[in-house]
Amino acid sequence: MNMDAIFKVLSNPVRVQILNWLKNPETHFPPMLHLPEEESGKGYVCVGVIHEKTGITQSTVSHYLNLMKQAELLSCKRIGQWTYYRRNEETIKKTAYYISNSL
Amino acid sequence: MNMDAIFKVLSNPVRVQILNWLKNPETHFPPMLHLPEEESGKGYVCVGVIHEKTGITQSTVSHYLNLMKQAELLSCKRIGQWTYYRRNEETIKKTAYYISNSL
DNA sequence: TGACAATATCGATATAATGCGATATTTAGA
DNA sequence: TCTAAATATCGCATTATATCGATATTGTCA
Repeated sequence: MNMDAIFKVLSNPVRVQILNWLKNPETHFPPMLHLPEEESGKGYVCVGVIHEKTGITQSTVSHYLNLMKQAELLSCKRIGQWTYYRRNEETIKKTAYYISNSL
Repeated sequence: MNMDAIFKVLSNPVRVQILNWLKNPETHFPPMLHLPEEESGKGYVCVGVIHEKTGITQSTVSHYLNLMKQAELLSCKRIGQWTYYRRNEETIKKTAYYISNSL
């Protein structure tokens, strides 16, 4: 766990917002029509719809998602021409735990 | 609670370290000889000893402590020519709570 | 294979954070 | 009131982050 990287991610409000939206993808994003059956319901959302919702450029969103992935706050899966990201609850839980106990 | 400011503070390892040291001041710092009786045991540590322990310059330490105070992760009290800082457990608790519940 | 859609990467520039040395401020005490 | 100690602030150079537009890459399908 790279706490530094995690806190850097969290020090930007748009990134925190994305993390929040991904908590309830169904309520914040349209259905992922191209996602195969066996991956649905796992919280995966493709880059494009995140991009549209944020209002910032595609390149910046892509960069953000990559930062969040490197901090292991998100994981991703490429399927066809889409890259789907979802929350990594494990890391989020551990971060809260770290603050509660080790800070 | 300005979460942005809090996470910015936490994204620097020296500042996190300071926060940690202040968790157990007795084990990490010498006794505060000039601190009046009624303030002892409250976790107050003066800037000078924090400065010595970090190994970075006095001006940088002072700046860091101020950032941490503005984020309400620390509070401080000036007594005589010394400024004593201590943890603000309330904010730290709320930060953990925020991550657990709102992130 | 050629065109297109989705995403990632590159290069550039503006803004912010890091961390220093020098100086100012505040307070205590002779 | 002069001096010294503790801390805060200022100005600066360096490095990191934010964010964009342009381009490259990857994958789909006619």
